[in-house]
Amino acid sequence: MTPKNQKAKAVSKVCCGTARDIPLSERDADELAAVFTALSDPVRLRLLSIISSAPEGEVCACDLVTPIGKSQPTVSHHLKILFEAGLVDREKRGVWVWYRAVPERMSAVASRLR
Amino acid sequence: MTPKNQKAKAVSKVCCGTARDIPLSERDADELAAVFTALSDPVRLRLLSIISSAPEGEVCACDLVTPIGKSQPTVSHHLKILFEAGLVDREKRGVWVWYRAVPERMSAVASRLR
DNA sequence: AGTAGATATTGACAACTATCGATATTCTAA
DNA sequence: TTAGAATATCGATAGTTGTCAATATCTACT
Repeated sequence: MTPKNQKAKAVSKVCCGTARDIPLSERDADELAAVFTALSDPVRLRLLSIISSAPEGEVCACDLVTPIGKSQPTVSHHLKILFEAGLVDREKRGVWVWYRAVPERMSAVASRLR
Repeated sequence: MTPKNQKAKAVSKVCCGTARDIPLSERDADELAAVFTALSDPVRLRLLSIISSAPEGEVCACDLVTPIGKSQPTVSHHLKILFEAGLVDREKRGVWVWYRAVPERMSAVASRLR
């Protein structure tokens, strides 16, 4: 356990202290990890960057396939993951689906990194 | 492409505008995604939470195995991933390895979420 | 109704990852 | 130098994930 008497970074012979409990609960860790998993793919990050920077605040899904350079099912799959993570919102209008960023969600996640 | 003339959110028959280029480059997306991948595991998040909240600013690896409840090789593996992502720093002192958080790295990542 | 276009779902496959037991490496102390 | 302890690496395995082709679903228009 915790090496004690680490004065001036000297090496002590005593090791390993009492186990404190973990600040982040298992449940919270699972939830947070889920969001980071949604952010852990370069294609999704690029999708997010397009959606977040849209001048009109929203982007049609049809405008995402070509620039991203992946198949339509793949883009649809990634958008679903971003949506389920709460990072984007969507609205169906006619045949098209419009995506918008959820900045509160992003800042909430960002704040968990201190 | 982009449906035009979306007055009052009406559905237009014109779709899909010109492809703008993507704000986030492929290279930047890859790098960012790598950090989020490091953050996408609950065990690593809990390790980070322990290390970040250490009163002395550092934690001995030997103090992480028992609370986390995983095998020593597994904890070592996760610590390596956190280290390689730049999220923690480490220093070997004698037989022990001491880990500390890298808050600048965390805020740098956090700021990429706006 | 019937057609055409946009998006979602399914199924399959390759690549990656978390995990552990066993083992190797590194360091201290006797 | 030998023993013992802390950490890292290796090898194997089960589970997850990104990708696409094929297909289904939904909507608008004729």
